[in-house]
Amino acid sequence: MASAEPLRVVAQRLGSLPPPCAHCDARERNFCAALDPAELAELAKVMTEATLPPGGVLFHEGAPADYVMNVTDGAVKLFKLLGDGRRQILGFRFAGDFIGLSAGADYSYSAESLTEAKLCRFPRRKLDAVRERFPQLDRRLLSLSIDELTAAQEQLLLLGRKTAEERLVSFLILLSQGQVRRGQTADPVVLPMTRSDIADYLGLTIETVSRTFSALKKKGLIELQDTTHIHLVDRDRLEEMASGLA
Amino acid sequence: MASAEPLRVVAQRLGSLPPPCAHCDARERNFCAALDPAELAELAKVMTEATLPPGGVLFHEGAPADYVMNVTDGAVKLFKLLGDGRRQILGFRFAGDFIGLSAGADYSYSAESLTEAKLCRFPRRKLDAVRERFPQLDRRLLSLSIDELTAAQEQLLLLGRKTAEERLVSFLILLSQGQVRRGQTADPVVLPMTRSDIADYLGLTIETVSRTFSALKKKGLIELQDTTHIHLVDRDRLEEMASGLA
DNA sequence: CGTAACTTTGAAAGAGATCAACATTCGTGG
DNA sequence: CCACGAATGTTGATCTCTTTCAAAGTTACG
Repeated sequence: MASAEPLRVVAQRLGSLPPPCAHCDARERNFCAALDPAELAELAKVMTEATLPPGGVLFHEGAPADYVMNVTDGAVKLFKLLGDGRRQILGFRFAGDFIGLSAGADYSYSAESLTEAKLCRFPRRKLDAVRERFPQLDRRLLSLSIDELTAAQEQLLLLGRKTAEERLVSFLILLSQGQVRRGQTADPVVLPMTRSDIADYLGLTIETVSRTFSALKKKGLIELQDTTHIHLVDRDRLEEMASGLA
Repeated sequence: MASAEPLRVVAQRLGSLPPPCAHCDARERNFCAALDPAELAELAKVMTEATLPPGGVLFHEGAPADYVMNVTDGAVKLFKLLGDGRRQILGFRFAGDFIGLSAGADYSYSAESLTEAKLCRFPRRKLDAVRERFPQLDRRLLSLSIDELTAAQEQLLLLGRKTAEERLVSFLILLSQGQVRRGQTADPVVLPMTRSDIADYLGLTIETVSRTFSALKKKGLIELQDTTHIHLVDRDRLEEMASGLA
């Protein structure tokens, strides 16, 4: 099964990587970061780029998982549906994030773009071939997968045990941290998603999300510059609330 | 970083594996299944076995993640706590399941045994050394990690969007499937956990769990042989309910 | 067999959902 | 550039599912 090809072991796993994967800049959650230039060149050969309009479909739950992809620009939502249409958003993905690893042959959730989004797509079959030859890619994917699992578990805590207010505060802080990770400013939190998306991520209704924003504003904890830009006035207090300190 | 030692590539990745990892029989979710006997021997050298009484602590959230482990007998719960003590159970683990991979240096959740439980523990440092030399182990761990992530995402849907009745039904079916995976019978579903554990897994209170069991019984969908053995009377209807068909 | 822990059931209360109306934003085309 | 209509967001009133509070059964075990 595993090939016995000589491994090209390269220490430089970070550092800026030029042309090959130009649109895949070396973010933390970008799996390209595990590869040296020679390996990237291999991947670049099988990579295709795509731009989706807002609301565009990346793939549907149950479809053959033929591609994995990196978001290189914009924002994407991942979600699952129940039989009667109830929706749960599993998470949002931004520039630098990786999408599409699947346990079986099919995607286990759907993905749609929130804004206009740019993607690098890799045929799964081709990626598997590269993985055979560069085992450190599996290590990198494992690391990404564990990070994603850890985030999902944090969200289980949120959905199972937090109040509406705690959920919204946790969400704002999570987004703020994501902005910092991507090299943006922590503070005016930008919401590229609708209230409906926020509600379906937090297990609430749009009305409760809206009311909770208003309540936080009245308490002086946040300020809504406009619908999509939130200023966190008292971050310490908000962090405290998010961690469930009565 | 990665050693350039010659890899011993062995096709036989399944099949029964004798002594080395005797208590780790080759279940689907057992990472040992990725290894050939020679590799298993290496792991066996650094492995220690442990038996925990009911309610025993495997590790606490925030503690150094010095060990990964396989459950070889019994049942274990994984959970996170909020500042004021609210608890969310992330999942239950049974014989054959793997526990303890962590994104950072510390565990991101706590683990306690439900019943008396037997474990094989591997020092993480030693395991990392074995991973360096046998990259297919990373592939195996990646596969396990993706399975776990997929299960967590299904649970997000449950916690965010399902009713109490749908949650409990989904839980029973999940347990039933787990029993089948471990080679046990599908039908009398065995509940090694308390109502309190079930409630904290499903994002409910013990009273709601109890009332919902009673309601399902009254509807003739289940029968409680005793508190811990549930007979699924109308499995098709239950599956339908779990998938959220109005 | 008695006591503590767990489970079930009942009654009251509450957080968030639903139903409804109004406000605001945004895209489109006159 | 502004007007209009649709989509999105906010606020209010009411309802309901689940929680909370309370107490009675049941089980496990020393």
